Amino acid sequence: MGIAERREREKRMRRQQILDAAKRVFSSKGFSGATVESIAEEAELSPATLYLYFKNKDELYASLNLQMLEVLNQKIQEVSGNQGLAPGEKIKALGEALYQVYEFDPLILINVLQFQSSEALRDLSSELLSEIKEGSTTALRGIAKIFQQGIEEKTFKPHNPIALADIVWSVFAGLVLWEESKRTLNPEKNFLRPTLRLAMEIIRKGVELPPSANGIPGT
Amino acid sequence: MGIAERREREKRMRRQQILDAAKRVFSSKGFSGATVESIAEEAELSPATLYLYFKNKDELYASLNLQMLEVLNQKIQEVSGNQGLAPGEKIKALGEALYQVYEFDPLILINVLQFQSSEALRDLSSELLSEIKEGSTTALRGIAKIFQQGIEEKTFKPHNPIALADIVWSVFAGLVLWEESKRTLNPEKNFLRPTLRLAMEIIRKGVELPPSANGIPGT
Amino acid sequence: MGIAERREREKRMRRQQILDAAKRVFSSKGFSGATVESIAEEAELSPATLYLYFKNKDELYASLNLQMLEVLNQKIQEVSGNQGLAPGEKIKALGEALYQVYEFDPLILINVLQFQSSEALRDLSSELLSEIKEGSTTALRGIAKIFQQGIEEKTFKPHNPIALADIVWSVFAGLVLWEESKRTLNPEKNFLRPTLRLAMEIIRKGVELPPSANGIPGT
Amino acid sequence: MGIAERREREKRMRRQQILDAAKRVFSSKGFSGATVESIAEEAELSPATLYLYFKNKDELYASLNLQMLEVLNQKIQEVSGNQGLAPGEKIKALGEALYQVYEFDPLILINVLQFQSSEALRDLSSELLSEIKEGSTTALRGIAKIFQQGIEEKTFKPHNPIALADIVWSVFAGLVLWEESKRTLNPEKNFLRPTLRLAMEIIRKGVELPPSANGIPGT
DNA sequence: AATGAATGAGCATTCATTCAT
DNA sequence: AATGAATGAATGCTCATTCAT
Repeated sequence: MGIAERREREKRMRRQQILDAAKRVFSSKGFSGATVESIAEEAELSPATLYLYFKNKDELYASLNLQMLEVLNQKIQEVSGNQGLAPGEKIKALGEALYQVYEFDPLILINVLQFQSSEALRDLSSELLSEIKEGSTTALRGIAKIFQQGIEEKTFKPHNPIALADIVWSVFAGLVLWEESKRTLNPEKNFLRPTLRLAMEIIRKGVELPPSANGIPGT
Repeated sequence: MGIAERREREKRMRRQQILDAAKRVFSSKGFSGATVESIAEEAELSPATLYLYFKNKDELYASLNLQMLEVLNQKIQEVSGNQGLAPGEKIKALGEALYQVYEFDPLILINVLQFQSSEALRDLSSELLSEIKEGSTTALRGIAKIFQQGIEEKTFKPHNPIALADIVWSVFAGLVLWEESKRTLNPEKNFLRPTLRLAMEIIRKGVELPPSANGIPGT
Repeated sequence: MGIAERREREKRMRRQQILDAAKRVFSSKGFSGATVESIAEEAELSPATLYLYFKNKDELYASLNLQMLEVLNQKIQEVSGNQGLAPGEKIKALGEALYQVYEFDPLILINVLQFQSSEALRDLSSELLSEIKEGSTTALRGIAKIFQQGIEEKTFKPHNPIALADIVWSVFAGLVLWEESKRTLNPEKNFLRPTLRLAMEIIRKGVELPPSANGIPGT
Repeated sequence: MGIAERREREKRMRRQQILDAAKRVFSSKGFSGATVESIAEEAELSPATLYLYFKNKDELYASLNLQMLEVLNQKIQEVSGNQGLAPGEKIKALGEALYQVYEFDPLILINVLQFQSSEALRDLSSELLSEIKEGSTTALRGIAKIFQQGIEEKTFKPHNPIALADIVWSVFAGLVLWEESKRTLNPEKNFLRPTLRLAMEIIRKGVELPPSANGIPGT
């Protein structure tokens, strides 16, 4: 009975071993630059073995994506669920959290963001697609919850929280990709952190209601 | 001399003819889906001829990119230079202008944004690269100028205008790509327009100084 | 001793179980379309297990072939040994018998005939090869015996009986494959049965001696 | 104006050059044994070039098939249209003609016959498929015409001429493949020629009406 | 200027087969 | 006896790019 368990564990480890190798290779060569063979080599396995664990190259990439989404969601949940912070402070903390995700593995995040907006998405098996969809939705909901809370507490203007989450997510993704692009066009120092911080600050200010002493709400 | 001129004009026309074909093909098939042959076919030319006008597929794509940047810059300039608008109104108008660029040719804009954040950028000839850089810089500067003006007029908080421009650009690119991605994951109605509008409104609110009754500035 | 026997019996059953599965899979997918894995799946066994019973895919296929040959030989023997029929009638009955073999499992017969005339034959182990050879020889001899009998009875012309058997066999195989091919090129109704019947009739007429002038009638 | 012609001619030569190489390679290695690369090598071209002239491996093989069908049809026409022969003699001559086709290039004929009865047929482009179909039909019709003539002349029994042609073709194909198979199982001297001759003789006898002195027809 | 023709260099994927357990 | 896991070895096909004409 321990045998089955061990088998199971080993299988999971193999899978992770492949994902790790894929992460390294995709990071350095991009999706199309990375050949299945090169990933297999990095994983010290044969290409055929990869196909025992992943249906094809796209799905391997998508699985990586999924893992990143999980990390992201965890971070978002941490912020969102932090009882000690006011909504306004959570917005700020969210910015820091997102930055940490970036800093943890910039290249793979970039790849993931590129993947999310690429043609490859179309050919995924519906199973994986719905998992990714679910992960994305969870992330969005987590962010939206922060705004929701602020709105309920009457410290934020009553905008659609999902739309606000879309904006936060977009500005994050946009800045990451833009930084990457800028770096290619014109290598310079990391501008992401301060800009992201500024963006979150502006968003916070933009949604906060002025502390109206007399109860008359702003626009 | 007239001959040389005609030659020159014809050459430019040929070039444009190819770019137009490329735009159509890239739009419908994406970068990797579009083969040089298919573009040539669309342009009613032979593949070899394309190489007389563009060094390779990447540079053809990049040139398309440049054209789009020009359209963009023009739009931005229009808004930025519109004397009749206050900075706060310009922010709003900028959002509309960006949306118009999207609406004019969504697919090619998406492609361009994807290209901007892709690996392909790396292998461009330095000449094109610097042209694109210049176009991007111009766009950024145009946006930044709006903020600059607001800051000088003391209606905007004194943030770094370039950083603000980065944020505007990022939120725009992010939303466009995110909309595209959302549509793949979960086809639904166009959410870009209202969300972009909201984003610009929030940014405006976020950077505007509160109308201080007594001249004492806020934070 | 009983144990060894049981073992033996079980082993034979397993083998047959695999052969049955293989028959189904080869029938529906053809030789190259059928993967070892798909056969194993059909047999509810692992691919590795198949290799305990058959040296490789070719030999598995060849064994199927052998079984078909056995069925065929039995049918031929029945006709050939039927004391109540005159040689001329046996030719006719042979045609019916061959058709029955076809009708019993057309697809597998087609596969077998294709296999018999394929490159795969070359790589068989000599043991199986000689078994197949023996089966074929037996079939041929069975058919030849009918002609032999007619010749001895002076109702058939004195042709080489083996050559006649080759002809019968070839026309059968040829018609079956040709029907299959015709069906692909131009789907139409089953023409095999009447044509095979006609072929056998013609062959019979072709080898029969004319009823000799001395009043002893032919069939 | 001569240029276009020369181009055309060169193109046809290239095509033939590839077909010739393919013939050699398919002959010696069979369809699946022959790789596109090996054919290209034999033709002293790159694999990619083959694809300029043939859509894929199947169609290259099919084109070979077509050429063989043409040769065959020509031979059949010669016999069929030979005014100096009586139908009975034509049957005999047809046997010799078919044998000549075999002798001209046994291996490729075998391949073609195998191809005709293989799974590959299914995936052909409809254009080629219909060409092959047409070639086959022509061959069949040519053979049938001989029988038709005999029937009209009242020297042959009134069987369906197409069915008779099917039989002739099948016995030919069957014998060729059977000889090949026999040779694999048991290398021996060429038995095809005498057996084919015998088969044709038997068929002739089988369809000929007995020279009824009194006009009373046989069965 | 234009192109027909050719190709080098890749690459994802399949599958029969093996072997430690 | 049975198999889960692994893989070596292939291979058909694509496509950006070149170059003689």
